[in-house]
Amino acid sequence: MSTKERILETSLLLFNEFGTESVTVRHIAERMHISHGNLCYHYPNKEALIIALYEQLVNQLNQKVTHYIGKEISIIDMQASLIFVISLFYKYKFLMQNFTNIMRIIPYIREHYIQICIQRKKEFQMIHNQLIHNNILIPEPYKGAYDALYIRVHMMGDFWIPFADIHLQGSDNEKIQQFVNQIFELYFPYFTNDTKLLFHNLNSNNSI
Amino acid sequence: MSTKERILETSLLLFNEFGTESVTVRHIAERMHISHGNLCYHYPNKEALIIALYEQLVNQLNQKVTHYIGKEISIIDMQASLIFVISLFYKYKFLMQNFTNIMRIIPYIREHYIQICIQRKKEFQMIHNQLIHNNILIPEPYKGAYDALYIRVHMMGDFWIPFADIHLQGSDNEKIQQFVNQIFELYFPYFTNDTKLLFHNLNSNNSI
DNA sequence: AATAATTTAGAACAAATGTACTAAAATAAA
DNA sequence: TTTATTTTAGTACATTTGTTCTAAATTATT
Repeated sequence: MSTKERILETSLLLFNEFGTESVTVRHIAERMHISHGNLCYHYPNKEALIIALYEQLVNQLNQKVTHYIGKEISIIDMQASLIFVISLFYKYKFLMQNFTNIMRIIPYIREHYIQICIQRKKEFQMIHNQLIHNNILIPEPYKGAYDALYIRVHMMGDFWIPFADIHLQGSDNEKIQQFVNQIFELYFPYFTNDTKLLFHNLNSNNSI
Repeated sequence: MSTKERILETSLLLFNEFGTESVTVRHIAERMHISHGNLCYHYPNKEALIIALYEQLVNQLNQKVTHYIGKEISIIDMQASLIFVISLFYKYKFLMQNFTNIMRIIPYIREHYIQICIQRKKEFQMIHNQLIHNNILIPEPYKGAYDALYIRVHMMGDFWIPFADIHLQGSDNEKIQQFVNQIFELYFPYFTNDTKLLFHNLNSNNSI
């Protein structure tokens, strides 16, 4: 593995453990047993490291999204996709923990993230429409209901990790499972009766 | 107003505008046209300022909570109380924006906040029980349903401000209104039919 | 093998920041 | 009015951090 790759790897490790504020380029270099001059040769500063890690995450997310495009989506798919996304978020935990700060400090990430969100919202609208069409979700009970639902889902996605870190116990995997359950609880009132039944059977199998 | 009070006031202003990381004791002193030596005479460092402001917020919250203790709570009360709390959170916006960081950096706040949350959870459980008893909420549909609901409400409360800041437009007041709506949407599936009707009438009056 | 390019270590410097200290000024108490 | 206390301004110092630079070492190329 190249020095450049090792730098990112070590940065991710330290950022996740101690947060971006406490960790400096010198700490990272020290941990790797290289000089910080060397580190700055590859990445001029901490900001560059954060951006590089952010781009890693975004790339991995995009691969998954394009994978789903145009396909029919079931409840099982949704569940798998939720687990994939939240697991990835856990891998880049520090980004989620410091999200608002990073957004404020690094304009590139702020603008890029806002762009991504616009796109993500459209994708969700498409998925919702498809699920309504396939009788998995009920038609919109009032205008804007699914937009409001999406806000809740979106919030849960972005802030679950810092919340769980503070308030919940157990392993990361248990927290991921709880996250998936919570998202489904958000969707539950919008499930058709058939879906509710299906979902109920699914859950009673899983829980034992 | 004493210097000590003016310091807190100015700190709050600058923290809210630029975030706790960017603002230093020197900036605050400069803005107030006093020496930073003077500022450090009253509050030795930035951490002390953050703690003092945190305590201001907690005190104001506690006053409201004790106000409600032992009383019967209606939907209207809930709405009023939600608006009060979220408005207070908006006043101390910087605390909510940097929450996870502040929790990590300042042990006093971390431990104190965790204590508060235990208490807050119990209060909510009592309120839920009362609302079930008064036929406003349905009985728990499955074991842990209201605990899970409370997690969603809690998350929404703690992270609405950073979320709205990034993704929503409009004035703070509009965002506060949206917050209240979102919380009620979380509760809606647990309303009794009577409450749903009442809630519906309430909303159709408000919206015009 | 000789040369060029890349990578690395380490030093050096500037700026920012927290903290402590001193002496003057203002205020309160006697 | 005198004395004590509190408040204020300003300075000074250590530490941290980002950033740049140089020269040595390593690797790749010819």
